[in-house]
Amino acid sequence: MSGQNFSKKRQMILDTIKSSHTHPSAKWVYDTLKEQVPDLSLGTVYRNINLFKEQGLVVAVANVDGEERIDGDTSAHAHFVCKECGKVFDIPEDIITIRSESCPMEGFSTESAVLTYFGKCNFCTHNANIKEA
Amino acid sequence: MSGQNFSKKRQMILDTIKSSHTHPSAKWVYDTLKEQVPDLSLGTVYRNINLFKEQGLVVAVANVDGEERIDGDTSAHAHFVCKECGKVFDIPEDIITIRSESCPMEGFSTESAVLTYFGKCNFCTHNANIKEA
DNA sequence: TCCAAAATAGTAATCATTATTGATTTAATT
DNA sequence: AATTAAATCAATAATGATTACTATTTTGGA
Repeated sequence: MSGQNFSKKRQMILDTIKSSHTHPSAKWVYDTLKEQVPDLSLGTVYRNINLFKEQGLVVAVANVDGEERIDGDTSAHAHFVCKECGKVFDIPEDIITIRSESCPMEGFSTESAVLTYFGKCNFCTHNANIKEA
Repeated sequence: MSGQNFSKKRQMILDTIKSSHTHPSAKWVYDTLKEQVPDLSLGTVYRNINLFKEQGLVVAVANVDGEERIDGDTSAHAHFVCKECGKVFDIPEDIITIRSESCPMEGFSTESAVLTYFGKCNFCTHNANIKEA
């Protein structure tokens, strides 16, 4: 009908990102979709993720072990990256928010802001305690 | 005298980082020092930067065009990354600060926090206006 | 159905970062 | 100054994420 629909694969890539709560890497999206779509190409995933980023449908939230991790939830919220297990956690906005959505420096125009904490998550902290006990 | 001094090259790498206000990449540090130290190796720069990060002497503040950018100023402050020219700017702490230094989620232990804005810097904004005029 | 443009698969290339290894430097001790 | 073990390094190769390329396929409209 209208010309603005995404191609089948493009839509599936976006859906996979939006429905995942894992803050996936391109590779994860590829591996996950590959089961349903055996002829999917990794390059296609990268190309579409870059497109989604330009269109603001997806944001890059962190770089973990050399892999970029993205989020299909573009609402303003912070993240926690566990250096132990590599998981990325959402930090609910009612717990912590970015103080200002735009940088107040004169003449600078802000498009996005990223607030990320690094450390050890509750699970990995707990595991470490067990090992030491 | 004491055993805790850095080797000559290690110290020079740290000095180059600390005295630069460019939020340099490993490659920039290498290219800059290479003039004074012709037998410097890029691997040595990477190895020492990783060491400095572990020791908390240096922090990774952003990934620009696939290159990690570091800061020798480890005091808590935010950064602005210009998507146009790739420069990384310090945002003075009296203008904006991270709301909370540690993530308040239960059981999570925070080691560091990074707040980064992305957009167009004043110089690039100005240049764009000139071109359009 | 037919066509032109957009999108894709598959593969090769790029490029930042890390690993390896043998030589050199350091630091502490005689 | 000489000795020696450990730390450090240069040079190079390897790794791995991302991008580029090209021939083929899909898409959406006439």
